[in-house]
Amino acid sequence: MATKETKQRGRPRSFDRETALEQAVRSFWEQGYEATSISDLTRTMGISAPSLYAAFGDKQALFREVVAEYGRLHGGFLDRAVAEEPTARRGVERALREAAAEYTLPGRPRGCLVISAAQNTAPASAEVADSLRAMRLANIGGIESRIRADVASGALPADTDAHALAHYVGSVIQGMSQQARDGADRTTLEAIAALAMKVWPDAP
Amino acid sequence: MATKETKQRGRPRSFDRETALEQAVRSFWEQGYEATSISDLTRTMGISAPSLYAAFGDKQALFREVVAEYGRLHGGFLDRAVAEEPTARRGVERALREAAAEYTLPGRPRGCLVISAAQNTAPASAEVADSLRAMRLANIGGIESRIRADVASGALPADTDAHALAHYVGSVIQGMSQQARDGADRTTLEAIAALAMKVWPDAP
DNA sequence: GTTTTTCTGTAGCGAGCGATATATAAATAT
DNA sequence: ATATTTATATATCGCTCGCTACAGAAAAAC
Repeated sequence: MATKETKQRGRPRSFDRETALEQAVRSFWEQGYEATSISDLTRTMGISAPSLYAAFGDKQALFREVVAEYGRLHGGFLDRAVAEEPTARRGVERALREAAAEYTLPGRPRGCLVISAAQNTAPASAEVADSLRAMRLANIGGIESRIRADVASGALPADTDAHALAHYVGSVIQGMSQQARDGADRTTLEAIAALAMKVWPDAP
Repeated sequence: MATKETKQRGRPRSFDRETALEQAVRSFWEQGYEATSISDLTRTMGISAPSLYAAFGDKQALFREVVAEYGRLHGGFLDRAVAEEPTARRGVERALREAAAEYTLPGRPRGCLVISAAQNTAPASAEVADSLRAMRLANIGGIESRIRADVASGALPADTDAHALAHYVGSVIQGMSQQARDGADRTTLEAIAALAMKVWPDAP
């Protein structure tokens, strides 16, 4: 393929797309999908509505980019922890510990965008709600697979209920996100995470 | 005081107020505060907008009645369990078990209205969001008090972290509500509840 | 230069929002 | 019967929603 590197014709964009996208992440993260209006977005992104639509498409397309950007910058710790640690236990332990920190970092919205941004949506936003729900289910499925792998390898007892344990972890993480949104501080979330790990089965 | 029992003058109401309120509970429970429009309500309640406003005041006043009715009919199990059982442990154990059942009962919305109905609200609904948040915090505070009472009476070890344990329980309950909304069945929630109780400290 | 392409600013679209003015209907009070 | 009171039905109100038409501005292509 030819590496085309010709200058882009026409009037250049007067704002930084990445910066604007980050502001959109913040708005959606704070207020959720439906409660964030185009008017909110144009204000926080510092651009006009036509510029927003030209650069990002409609609200739903912008939100799709926002979710991807959120995953890249903030939400990837769960996948990373589960993938990088040598056991399910250490992966989940690390993920919970990191969640306590991530969900309460000062200077940015609290909790998890994937968990909270598309709850209570009107039927018109069902597509968005379904996509985030699918991500949550995929996350729990990933934990469950990791647990099953450890059961198979003998790192976890043979009678471990992988389905229940994975959903328990998902439940705690989602609960921690809401606690963070309700004002719980990092210390409290870390205590929750530490308590939650007491459930983990001992290695056989 | 005189027991006035005179007949009410004027044209009588043509709908049953309680039945209409129950339909409003269902709508708000399903879709949340903001995503439920007056148009949704008039349709599900089977009355016209002026009748709704005459009988219940504005949307926010109706929602206040809805929350009270929800607590009376569906959401009271946590308080009851903690108040009626002889120990914090048994109270929480029962509350978690009942939550698994309540949150997945067929034929009605899933999860907990207090937990889910006012997330992701626009600034205009801050008052509603704050009131439900206050109820959540009060619920956790109630659990914490019950735990402290057991620590004082010797039913729990003296070094029990009541704050952390109460927030852990709150986290699990809120996580279970979201899991229910995401489709988890009663069996899964009961397994989560059973796992969660493994954290509970042994009696000294 | 002129043309072409792309972005920006203003202004406003149709639709739905929460809420209500007005007129009529249906009950009791006198 | 007539007056009074309350509820309902119709038809909106002003506002914000997501979104876009249109004209002017700013760049590269020629």
